[in-house]
Amino acid sequence: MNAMNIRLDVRVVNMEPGDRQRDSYHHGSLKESLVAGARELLKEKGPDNFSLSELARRVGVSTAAPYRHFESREALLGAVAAQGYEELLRRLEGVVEPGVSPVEQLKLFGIGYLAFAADHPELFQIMFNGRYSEEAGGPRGAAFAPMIHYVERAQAARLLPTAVPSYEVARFLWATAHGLTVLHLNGGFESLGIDDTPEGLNSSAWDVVLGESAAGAAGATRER
Amino acid sequence: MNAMNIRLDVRVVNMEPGDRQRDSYHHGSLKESLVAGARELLKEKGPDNFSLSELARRVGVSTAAPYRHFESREALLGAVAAQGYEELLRRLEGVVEPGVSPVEQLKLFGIGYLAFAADHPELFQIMFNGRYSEEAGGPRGAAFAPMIHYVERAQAARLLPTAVPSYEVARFLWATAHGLTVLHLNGGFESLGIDDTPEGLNSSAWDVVLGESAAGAAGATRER
DNA sequence: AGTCAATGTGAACGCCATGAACATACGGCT
DNA sequence: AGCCGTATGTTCATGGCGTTCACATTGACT
Repeated sequence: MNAMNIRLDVRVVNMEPGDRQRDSYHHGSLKESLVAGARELLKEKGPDNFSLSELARRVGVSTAAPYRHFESREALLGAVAAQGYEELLRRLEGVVEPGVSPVEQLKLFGIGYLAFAADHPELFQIMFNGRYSEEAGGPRGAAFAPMIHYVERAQAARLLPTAVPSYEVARFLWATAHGLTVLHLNGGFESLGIDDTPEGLNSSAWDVVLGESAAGAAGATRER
Repeated sequence: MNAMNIRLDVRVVNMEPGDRQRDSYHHGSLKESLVAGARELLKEKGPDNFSLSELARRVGVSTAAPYRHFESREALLGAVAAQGYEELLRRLEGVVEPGVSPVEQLKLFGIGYLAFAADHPELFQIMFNGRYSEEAGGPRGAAFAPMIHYVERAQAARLLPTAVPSYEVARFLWATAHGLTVLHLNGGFESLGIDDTPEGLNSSAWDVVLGESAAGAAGATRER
């Protein structure tokens, strides 16, 4: 009878960059504002040069205030990472197209993965710098399970090699998506004079394993 | 007549961790000691928690001394990254085996890539955090060129799909190696209950694209 | 011997992360 | 309605950091 009117008041989420004001002594939704502000600040300054003090200043509270909601600066960034994992997961869920072949679906996962990172580089860098494996575990597994599912469907349809266990193929595909994404974000392809747009990267990269070679292997073993 | 007896005195390179002493007012080889010490410190503390002051303390000079050799802390880390690129390049060169098939050679590159990162994680993280693209450009291209070469040889021998340009296949292979490596270093596979050793990762991951499917395609088209 | 440039020192500045003591106000209880 | 505990925010302080500047030392070349 007492834990009944808990309310998640998120009215500060959609604020313009200017309105850092506050009417009362208390902020009202500091925790959410901090995470949201951290994402903005990360986008502006990058993962280094991110300062908790500056964040507090922007949100309009004292530098000590964040410590009422997060144990440390790292914990704050961990919360940002957790939010990133959820959004990535939603993104990958949103890219599922029921009618499509399992191989095509796997391609869509890869493209969605890179697209997410391109849309939210600040999140991606925080998520995968190796410091927030706790926050990662759950959503990572949640994103991995469906990949295994589609790999198995593709293997059953002889569209992918069957000599390698499904989870290893899935791991491999995930690593490829991740590698393409990381190198793209870091500008690893620019210096090579190669098409570095997400479209260019995706257009043929996946054909190497999912299209061309798989089709080739399928051509040899498709019927029976 | 005046730039003739320049000497690179590197006697401090092979010092034991204890002997941070110095006989004279001048250090003698501060620049090299700083880079070497930075690598040690990075290995101990990680890329964050790396402190230029602490490095100076360890090397036995004042906190201002490094600024005689590097413009900033970032420049120092850039030098570390540059050293890492050279070592990675040497490692990949060392993994070339003349008699082997081009596909096998490409596998060796991938395995060497991951092995290098596993041996020098502190270097790898510094190299690929996206901040030192300048230092990266040269060696990156230097490592990329031979990959293209072997891809072309493999394509000529019908061991890899030919519908995709060689540089795109090479880029894809590199991304795969990089993705496997990054996820391995960040513990991305641990939470999935998957074999996360370098051997386990390499054993079958490469077979997906280079072994299984390529062999399958080759089986269909190898002779003529 | 003398001088210049390279290299190292010490002190100082401002920023940062974090902790402690104190202030405010919201929400449940009477 | 009024009280009060606790969540939330503030102020002040501490220690570390990166960086700069004026000064000290020294090796190299004339």
